[in-house]
Amino acid sequence: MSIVLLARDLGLSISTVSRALNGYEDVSADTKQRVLKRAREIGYRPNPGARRLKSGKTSLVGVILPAAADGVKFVDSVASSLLGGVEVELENGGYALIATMQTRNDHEREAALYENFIKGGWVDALLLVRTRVTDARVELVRKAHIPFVTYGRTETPEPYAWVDTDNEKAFYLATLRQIEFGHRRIALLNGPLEYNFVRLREKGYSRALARQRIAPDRLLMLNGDLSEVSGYALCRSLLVSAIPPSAIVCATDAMAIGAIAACRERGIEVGKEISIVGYGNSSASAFSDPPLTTIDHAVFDNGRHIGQSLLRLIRGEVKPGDIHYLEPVVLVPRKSDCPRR
Amino acid sequence: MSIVLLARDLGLSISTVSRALNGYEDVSADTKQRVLKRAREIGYRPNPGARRLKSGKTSLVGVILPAAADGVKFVDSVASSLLGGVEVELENGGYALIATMQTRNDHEREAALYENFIKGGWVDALLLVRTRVTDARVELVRKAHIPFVTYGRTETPEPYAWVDTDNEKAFYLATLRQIEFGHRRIALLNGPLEYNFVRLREKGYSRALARQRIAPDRLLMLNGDLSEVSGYALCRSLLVSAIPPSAIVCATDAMAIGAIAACRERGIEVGKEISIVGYGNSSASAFSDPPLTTIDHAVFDNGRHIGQSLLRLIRGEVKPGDIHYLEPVVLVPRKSDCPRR
DNA sequence: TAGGCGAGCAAAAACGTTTTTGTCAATGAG
DNA sequence: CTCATTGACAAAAACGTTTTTGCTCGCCTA
Repeated sequence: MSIVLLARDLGLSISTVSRALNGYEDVSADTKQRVLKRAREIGYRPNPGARRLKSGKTSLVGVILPAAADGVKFVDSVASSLLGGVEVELENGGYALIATMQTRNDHEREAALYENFIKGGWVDALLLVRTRVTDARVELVRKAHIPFVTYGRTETPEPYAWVDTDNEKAFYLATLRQIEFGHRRIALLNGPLEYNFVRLREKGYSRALARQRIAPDRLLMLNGDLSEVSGYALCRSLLVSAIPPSAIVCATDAMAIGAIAACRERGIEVGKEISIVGYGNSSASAFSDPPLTTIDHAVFDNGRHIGQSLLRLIRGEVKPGDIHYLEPVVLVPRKSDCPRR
Repeated sequence: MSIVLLARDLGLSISTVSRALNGYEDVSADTKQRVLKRAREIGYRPNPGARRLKSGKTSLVGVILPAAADGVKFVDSVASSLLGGVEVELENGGYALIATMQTRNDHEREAALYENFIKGGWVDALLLVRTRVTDARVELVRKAHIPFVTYGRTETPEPYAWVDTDNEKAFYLATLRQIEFGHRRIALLNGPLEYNFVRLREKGYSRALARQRIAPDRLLMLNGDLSEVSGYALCRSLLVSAIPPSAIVCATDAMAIGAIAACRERGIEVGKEISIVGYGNSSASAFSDPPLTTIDHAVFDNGRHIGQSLLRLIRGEVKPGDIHYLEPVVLVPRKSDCPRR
């Protein structure tokens, strides 16, 4: 009964206090001041439950994090930076981020989870991460008429708001670099094909090869789960093949570090005999042996973009179809890549 | 007006429907069945705002994540696994986790943030991570009479619920191992001293030295920020000193990887000429060169423990002082440590 | 047969806001 | 002088639940 106490204290009606607090025009500047001052003194905070019930607004943005590869991590390190950026912006708009984990990956349960999140009235807006090539979630959320932004694109004809890093460009650049080093047999250690960013990376890779008239070799395009273990295993299989590649482009720094370990195991010197490029510019990448040439993309800034977009969408300042932001990438050269022998 | 619709549809009163839905005893088994069935058919979901307003319960557990060392990451990788475990358990109890980031680290802002979280009625319970040696937060939250669990202990006379990994034991074991390898000058690359786990690690380290009657050397106990960069810098400073250590124990795998890089730079072979042990058993630790001997602690399980404890605390099944759980650790030997030359 | 009791349901208040619709006095126009 | 207008505030309804209290009926007991 907090606002009534405040009202009583001030000798005003509840409605006037409420309108003063919310900055309406039909309350005198004088009263407004007085109310604001007293509210601060008394430490008044509007009850979120009541506000929510009345106005239907939750002041919450939801995100459902897919379980990481090991089924254990709440967020992978990318989502980690991303959410940091989102949170920072949301905070300015009076919104908070509510994160839930998708513990299982089957699609029915996923739909139910989103359904519950939306229909249950838990959030005002949604953030979708790890978009798939065809992603049932965006249709689902679109139909619910709730604002949302995806991190990563997806193949749908309908307009929707997305923020993404330029995955294609990144792998185009990385592959081109390898080609310019004289490499012709360049492997791609990629992630699960269902994800859109994986397709885009493949596309960038292929486009670079095509540009230099190098016939793509399906046997050099491998898919794993983005982890060190997977990078290690995949690289190992490449090294024992009939004609091993002289260069590798990896979907994550973790994979690259796994790949480096595989090379070391077979006595192949990375950055001399084989050329490896990673992706992500993780903190570990600078300290591997050799230090990893990788691609930096500003995940945190992406998060900020998403946060801002979410806010503008919620406020109705902009249409979903007008929010498209592609974050540029930059290659950071270190020692793991080298000219062909 | 959802429950009234359901009530009307069933020809029952609102109260009966509500009581049926909530499993009260004074509604016949028959009616209960009928209500439950129809509710499912109709897709009825109680409005969380209304429920919250009336009952004062939010179905939300809050956690305020400290910004990581780089000021950018939403959660460090440890918190990441931890929250996964928490979430999994909470889900069973009908609770969700709401995560907010502490973007700045000054203490006034911190207090305000917690104050707002609690007094604002955003959550039913709180999870405190990264406990400090003396941590104003636990006093703050205790006074607010809201259930909470800390991950990591703190120095306070009052009883409170904590879950922790056995940091002291871990560093006792790691250090002892180095001693048994014949090392006498063993460095400790630790984190910021304000954190309780940092003190405990120091304590474990010191205890092992004391046990073998080795005089501790303050110059060998260094503090950084747990990152690769910091591990690199600290190790570098050790190596150029008058009498460099023959062994190093690191507070994180990341630091250890940085330390390895520093050794490599100076042509010192890790696992032959110098013995290094990490902590955390991160996915990268198995793929460094040499593979890192490290300490595994089940962070995810800790998270599950926390989740369960939170639920029991909320339900009032247990007193805060009765929740103390110390997760054991296990050393996983790899190649980065070695006998003294 | 009267009174008490329990089982099963209903009425109504309450939670703390926001918002719609008044009310009332002072002001200005005609 | 009258009447409409406006500026500043108040009353009251509404949001969708939960919970306390009340009611009715049939049954058992004395």
